[in-house]
Amino acid sequence: MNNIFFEGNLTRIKSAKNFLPEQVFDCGQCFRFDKNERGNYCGVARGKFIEIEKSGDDILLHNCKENDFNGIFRDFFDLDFDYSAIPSDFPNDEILKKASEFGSGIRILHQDNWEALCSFIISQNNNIPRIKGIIRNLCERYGEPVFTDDCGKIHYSFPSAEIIADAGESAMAELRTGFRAKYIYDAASKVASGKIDLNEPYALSYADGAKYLMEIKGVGLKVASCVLLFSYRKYDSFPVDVWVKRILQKYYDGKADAEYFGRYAGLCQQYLFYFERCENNVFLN
DNA sequence: GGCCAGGACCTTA
DNA sequence: TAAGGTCATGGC
Repeated sequence: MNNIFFEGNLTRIKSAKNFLPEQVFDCGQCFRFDKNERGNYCGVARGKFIEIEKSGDDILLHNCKENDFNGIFRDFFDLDFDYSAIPSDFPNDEILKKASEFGSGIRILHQDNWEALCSFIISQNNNIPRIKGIIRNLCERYGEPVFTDDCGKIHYSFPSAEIIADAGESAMAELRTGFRAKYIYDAASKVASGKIDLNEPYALSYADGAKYLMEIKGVGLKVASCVLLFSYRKYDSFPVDVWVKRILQKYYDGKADAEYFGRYAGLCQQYLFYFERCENNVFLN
């Protein structure tokens, strides 16, 4: 990648391809980035605050020095992966072609393992605005302040598994997580104690990685698949939620599955998910 | 007031 | 193995 320029506290991605902030952050893969008063998305990833601006064909990463970019955000934004070449590997069908063109600015983030695990446990039988609210409260209550923006708003880190395990199940219930409180606590305990090693799934296949994560209470195939796709970058991971079920019924007569979509099934899934939600006027945030 | 949300678990047959 | 009920919460 030779289109990166460092200008002090700013990193410029010149003529960025396949990178639309609103698609990246509003396609349902992460819950911690919101638009600020300038219309730029901002949030904390891996303990570091960043603001993303689209400026013409360029993407500007504010508060991102060269070492931040090389240490975190190059990987976080999956910038070494050429998304334009992927659809040629997709099965050749009309809806997928349409959806992948519509969502061509989507990139799959490489989010922190624990944050993704915890977030998608919270996501179950829940809607996106409320998921974001719960996670915001969780971070404000148990995370560390990492950045104060020019509006005086404080941005917090995502609390570690140890901190959540120490806080206890009842503390999670106080955040209005409902029946998920015991699941969050079980995940935090297992990760904090080392019973679950979140580095493990990197070396495993999608199926084995899912099996491993499903040892945690409250983690089923859908949650595990989201974690493997959005934080382990397993592109063949294929999360099936209520939307994807509807999509498979509506456009594929219920006959398509992960195998049909192939080694980039997760990307297919994400393009279809985003497309169908926009078609139905579901506004995120 | 009932339905739904990026589900998982438990019981029943 | 499959189907159906249950679990908290809040927006609509």
